[in-house]
Amino acid sequence: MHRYRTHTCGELRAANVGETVRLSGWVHRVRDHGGLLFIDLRDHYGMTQCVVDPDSAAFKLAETVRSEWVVRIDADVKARSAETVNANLATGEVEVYVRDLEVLSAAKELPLPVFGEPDYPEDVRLKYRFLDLRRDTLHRNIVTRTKVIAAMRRRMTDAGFAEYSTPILTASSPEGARDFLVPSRIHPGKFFALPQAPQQYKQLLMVAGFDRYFQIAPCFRDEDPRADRLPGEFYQLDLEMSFVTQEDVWSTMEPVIRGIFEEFAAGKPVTQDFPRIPYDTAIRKYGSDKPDLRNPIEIQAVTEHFAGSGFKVFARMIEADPKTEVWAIPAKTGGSRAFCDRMNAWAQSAGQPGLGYIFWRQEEVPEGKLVVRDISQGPMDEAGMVEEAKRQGLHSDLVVGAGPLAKNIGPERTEAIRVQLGLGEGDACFFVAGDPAKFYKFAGEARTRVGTELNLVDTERFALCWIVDFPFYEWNEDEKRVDFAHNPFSMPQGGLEALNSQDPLTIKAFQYDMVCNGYEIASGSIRNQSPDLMVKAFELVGLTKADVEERFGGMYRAFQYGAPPHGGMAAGVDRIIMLICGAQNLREITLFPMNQRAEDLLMGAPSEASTKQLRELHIRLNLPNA
RNA sequence: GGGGGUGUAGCUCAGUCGGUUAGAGUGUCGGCCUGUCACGCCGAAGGUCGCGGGUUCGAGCCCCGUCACUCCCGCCA
Repeated sequence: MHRYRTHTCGELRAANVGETVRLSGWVHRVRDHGGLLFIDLRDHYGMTQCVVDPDSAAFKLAETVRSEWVVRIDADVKARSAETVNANLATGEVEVYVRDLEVLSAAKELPLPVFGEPDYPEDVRLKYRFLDLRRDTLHRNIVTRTKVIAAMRRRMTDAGFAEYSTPILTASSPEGARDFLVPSRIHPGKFFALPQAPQQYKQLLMVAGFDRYFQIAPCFRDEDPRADRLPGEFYQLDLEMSFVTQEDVWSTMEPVIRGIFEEFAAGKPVTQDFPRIPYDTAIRKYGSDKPDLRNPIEIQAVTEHFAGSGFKVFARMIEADPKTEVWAIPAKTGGSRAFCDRMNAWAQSAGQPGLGYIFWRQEEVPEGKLVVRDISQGPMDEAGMVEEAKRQGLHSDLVVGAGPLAKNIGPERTEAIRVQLGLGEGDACFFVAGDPAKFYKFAGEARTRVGTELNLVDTERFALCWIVDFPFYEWNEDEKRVDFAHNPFSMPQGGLEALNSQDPLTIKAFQYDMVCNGYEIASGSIRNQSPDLMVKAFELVGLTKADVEERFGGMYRAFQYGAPPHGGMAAGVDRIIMLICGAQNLREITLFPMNQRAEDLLMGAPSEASTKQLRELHIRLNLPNA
């Protein structure tokens, strides 16, 4: 018999009844009935109920075991009686009668219970990550993560891609994030940088003629974390292809990503044909370049209904600035004053002056004017009052707009808005006005909030799309100059001609994102592999040919020796897994994450370096004053 | 760098208007219990109310500072 086990804790079935087995695992929970003792024994594979009765030689020892002790048992497999079968357990048809028990490792009182799934403080969970990882949800998430990554490799390989490893110790790259630096011992005063992404390497692979590269690539960025952004390091499904247009990238990757979602979505519907939404359209319809398409709300411009209207705040803005637009966020079923006021209060808490609204309802019975003659029938209900009011010509079946805004612009304009948006009784609509470039983000947040609060969002599906035609440049307000909107690697639409003749801010890039349920899950582009085009593109942001040579180094050189047109993208592995697992937080799908302050509380990283280490690296500390 | 939230028993939390000895569940320890699967019953131990200062006759509660955790903004293609 094997030293530790003949079966796993998730393995035994009715067919094993009669066998003598050896199991090892963690004590999940003990139920001590005095004369009879139950131990739920758990390992990676599952759980088995162990029974110890007082006749067993192991009984005395069994009474002492506690949660999370590691034990080995020898036991006889017996069928459970019909009443005691546990349908919630894969092994629930059987139980094992313990004849021998060995404590392999006892456990101190736990700082973090493994049993149950309540919320525990992040710092305790991270410090005792090995306990946290035993807990069912996290354990399963990690297993799912591993399977998703395996599926990515399989699907990419099937699509003709090959995985190439690229260096971890590399040079600082011209991408926007702060680099992690590693000092060089051999070259005093010089530093390696950890790659923010293998961007330049994968492009060099294309120049080197490899075609169809992919990698589950670790990426390092020294930026502050968010719930959907891990501090320090994260993984991308990184890929690059030669001799392709952006259509080729989309048609290659759409089935891969869709397939992964379908494989792990547990029956939730997944978008079949990803809509391709131009960036400008996404901003206007959803107020975001990563719209949650599960939310049915589409924003519409209603500027003309407010131009010259009695709502002076908007009317004056429209008159004063031709860029002014009024956007309407329709809110089906949101037609109550309570909801509209709640949205208004939210807008104010978000730093906005307020959120104008109209809501539509049945015309009200005018107070005081209605004369109810026949009171012999007792008090009249509301419907009865409406009937009576209609009879007296005081009421119609009209749906009318309510709220201060509706009063200001009058019934005709209110009705025109209602018709344009297709709203009816019980619906509402919110309005934001100004320069869309400045308020679109807020409009998008309002859209999300309305959709969420009114339960208009179908949370039980994965809604994917491409956002395409991103702007190549954007206006940098701080430095009063044109800047690259995404990265300098992408190809401007229209090529050299566009760079020479067009207003830079109107140039689009062959640059695209993939979006799922409101999260950007991938980003890519067709690259600019022409040295002349690169120099010109950099000139427009105020950089010289020398800057290009310095910042791109090897890649700029490579492009002068026969570079194939190429493009690709990188998908956020962590975010995709988070969506698949339904986790609210990247730490729920990551084995050993760092905390919000980029510390590893389990391993104690970062830590101080010894004087000897620093001396070897020719580094002297210059610490901030305490 | 800025803003919000949280911090009370090993863990999850309650604690009223500032007023007696700070409570509950769970875990731990002890006792009882032969069919539980969140077993049940009885009992006990367990507290720097994050830390420091202040106001007050009196502070878990109010004020100031500070630390930790977290969420957001900046930042991040």
